[in-house]
Amino acid sequence: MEENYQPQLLEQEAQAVWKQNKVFRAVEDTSREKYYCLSMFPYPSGRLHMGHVRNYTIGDVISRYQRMQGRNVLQPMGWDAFGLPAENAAMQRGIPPADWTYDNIAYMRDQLQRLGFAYDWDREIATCDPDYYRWEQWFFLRLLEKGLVYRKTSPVNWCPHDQTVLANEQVIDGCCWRCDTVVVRKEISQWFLRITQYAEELLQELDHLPGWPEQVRVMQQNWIGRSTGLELDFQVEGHADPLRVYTTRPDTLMGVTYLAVAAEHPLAQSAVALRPEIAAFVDACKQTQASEAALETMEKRGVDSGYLAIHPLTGEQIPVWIANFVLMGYGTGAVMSVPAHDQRDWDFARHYGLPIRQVIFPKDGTEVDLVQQAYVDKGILGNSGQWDGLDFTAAFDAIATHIESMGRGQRKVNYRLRDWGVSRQRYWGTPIPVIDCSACGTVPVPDADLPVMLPKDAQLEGQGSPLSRSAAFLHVRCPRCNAEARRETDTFDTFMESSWYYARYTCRDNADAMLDARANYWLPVDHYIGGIEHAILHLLYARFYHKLMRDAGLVSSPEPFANLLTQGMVLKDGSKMSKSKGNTVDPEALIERYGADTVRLFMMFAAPPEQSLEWSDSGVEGANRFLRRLWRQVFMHVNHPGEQMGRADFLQASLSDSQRDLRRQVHETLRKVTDDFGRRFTFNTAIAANMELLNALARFEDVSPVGRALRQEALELVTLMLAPVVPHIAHALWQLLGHEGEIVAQCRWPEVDATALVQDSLELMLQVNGKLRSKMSVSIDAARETIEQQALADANVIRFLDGQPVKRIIIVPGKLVNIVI
RNA sequence: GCCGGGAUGGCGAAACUGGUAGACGCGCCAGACUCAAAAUCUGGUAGUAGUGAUACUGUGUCGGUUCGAUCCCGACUCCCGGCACCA
Repeated sequence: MEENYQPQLLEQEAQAVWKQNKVFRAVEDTSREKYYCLSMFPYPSGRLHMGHVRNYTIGDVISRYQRMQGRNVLQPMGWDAFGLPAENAAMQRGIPPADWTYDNIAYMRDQLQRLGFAYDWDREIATCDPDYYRWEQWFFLRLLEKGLVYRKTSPVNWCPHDQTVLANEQVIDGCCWRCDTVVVRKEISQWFLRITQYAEELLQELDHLPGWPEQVRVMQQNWIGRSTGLELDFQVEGHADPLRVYTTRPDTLMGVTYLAVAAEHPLAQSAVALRPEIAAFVDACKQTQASEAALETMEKRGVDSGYLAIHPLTGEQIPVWIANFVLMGYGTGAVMSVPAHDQRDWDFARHYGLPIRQVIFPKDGTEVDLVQQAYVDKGILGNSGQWDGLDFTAAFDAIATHIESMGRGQRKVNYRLRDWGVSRQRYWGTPIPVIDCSACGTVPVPDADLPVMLPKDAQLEGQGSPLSRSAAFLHVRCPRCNAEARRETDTFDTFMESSWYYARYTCRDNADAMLDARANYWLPVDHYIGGIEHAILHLLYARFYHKLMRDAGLVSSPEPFANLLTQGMVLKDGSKMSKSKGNTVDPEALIERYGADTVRLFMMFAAPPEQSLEWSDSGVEGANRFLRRLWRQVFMHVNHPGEQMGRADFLQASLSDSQRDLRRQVHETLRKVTDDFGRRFTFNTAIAANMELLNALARFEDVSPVGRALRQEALELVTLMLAPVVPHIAHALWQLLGHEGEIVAQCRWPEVDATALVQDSLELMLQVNGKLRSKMSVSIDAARETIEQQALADANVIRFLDGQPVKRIIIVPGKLVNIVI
């Protein structure tokens, strides 16, 4: 072994040993406790960035720690390989998307391997592999059979110049990113998954995920957006159908002064037929909804439809307006407006001179000024006839019951969550496995014909979906009637692939089924690690998919991820590292310069995993310095001239004070690090504790046989404790410390020796009136009286008591004495 | 606007259950080694006053609870993340 730390050499050696011995291959074994640790798989964009390195180091540390704890660990890796960048690269550089993607995968796989991550590479997945997406197609057809998918027309961003659909990120300031033409809204037929059917379960189950960050659960809750209200009908004069509205405030029903419907509402359409002059307004509303962002700044505007509705309780005539703030996609697309008690209704009423009628009054009897703004708090009813005096809950109940008994409506729970549109008018994705036949309609591709392969010859540029330009793909015989038919030419949203990949890792070699019994051995994922940016969409879709798979009998667990760790961003100069800001640091250059262990160590030391991490070049230097120091200490220890290697049997000998202190610190460090890795996931403090220990060890100059035995034990424990974070140097140090032929990655995590922790005296803080004034040492079993006497005898304490009478003495065992005067 | 999280030395951070504020690292200062530099090693490093022991101040701001508050409570300021016409 070399005297100086040479990471390049020893990292290669360690990786070769792991590979040769298949150390990280996961094999199902029901006799052992499993641990499935998963990091979110990357999009193969070309090279790893620092965010990847951080994410995967966290996952690797947890995996390696759990392996040392004796668990049967699965840690797989794969590629979220479909997506738009591959198509863009293809168009810009003339490389087929598949070639570009697989080249990137090869490069990034090599980068991951050089970082020494303990993956079972035998389970690697690329979602663009037909062996993967065939099961996605197969499962989609099962959902189709169950009625959990359906087709409906839905708007897309359309560039009239390029005659193509644009993804949201291809729309820049409302214009096409390539030709700068103003993007318009176009309705086309698309596939949807009925996630709303699972809204309630997805919401309820959040309460059973204690291992998820509160923040993520709240975000999902808000996204699902459950509300309880009342749906009720208003008769409309001169119109056959009643107008159904949804409200969460039935208690304000007597304060309704107008109704408002969306521009797309059937009643608005009828109004246009009767009154052509409002057509312009209605069309304008429909147009402006193309971009969601425009809604923010849009003023509340509307037009009187001319219809009059009848209030179901008072029989009063109420105007019906068409308003741009009413959404067709939520509730019934129509609302009852109570300007006195809803700020949005108030704004609208003020603008158009509509009446404002107060029906809710503050509980404390204070006056409300409705000239300034609406009164939106819940209160006591007034001006409401038989309901006067009721509070919100009683009024809600009484009025809802009344409307229900009249047969004019019923209580209704609504969700903000919408069904999941999965059609994309793109090439580089999973083909949707259906065929359109002019005679039979939509026909599923028979299972035997799966996978529907993505053709290699598609022209990416041109009109409509790229797949519609591949004649060989498009034209097909109808599986039912054998007539000429056309394939569906859209592909799936790439969130589809990432919604079930965690399950496929458990059995990716199964060519006959999507999942098998192995899925239930490994699932749920014990720890899932990834960016907070996936808090809503990916994590919600994956939870939904898991429930779909459960209901199809493919998995038995209700949820896919038992624990979730959302890692913070990697920042430089206070802002997120990104190509556009030009503040990125290339991990590869650092690995070449310092080795993988230094990069891993810095990442884990600089901040706790959930916090953002401020990049620091000198911090990386510091991490490297620590590893060099560690290396040298072990080297000096094992090459100490003229002394035999210390061995554990010396530990039984009675120890001097300094020897006992050192050994106590060693085992206290082990206790702390075990807790930091296993429970707290605060790797930074675990590393800091090892640094402290190494500092103490450097000061420990005892070269007696016992001293050397203690140093041997300490260095072995430091090596084991750091092995999850810096596995390569740990591998080499373990050999150096006399464990030739052993692989430290396969060693068991050490046990704390409780006898080493025993102390016979400890230091107590002495406070007077809560201020620290002195310290004293007392024996561990000192009686309260002894402690009090000793404290009162302390010179500095006497000075601050200043002869005044002692009121109270508070003793916190093992910590401090506070004398109150 | 609503929801969630945060604010601690020159910097990244620590203090886990209300009990020594600033562990550990970076940076900086001084010293050792060296012809010199780098590397390495040793010591110092919240602020103010003092040669010093030490004292006072100090965890975004103001107030409260407590023997004792970075931690709990109330009000506020700023920063970050998410959602946003959801009836």
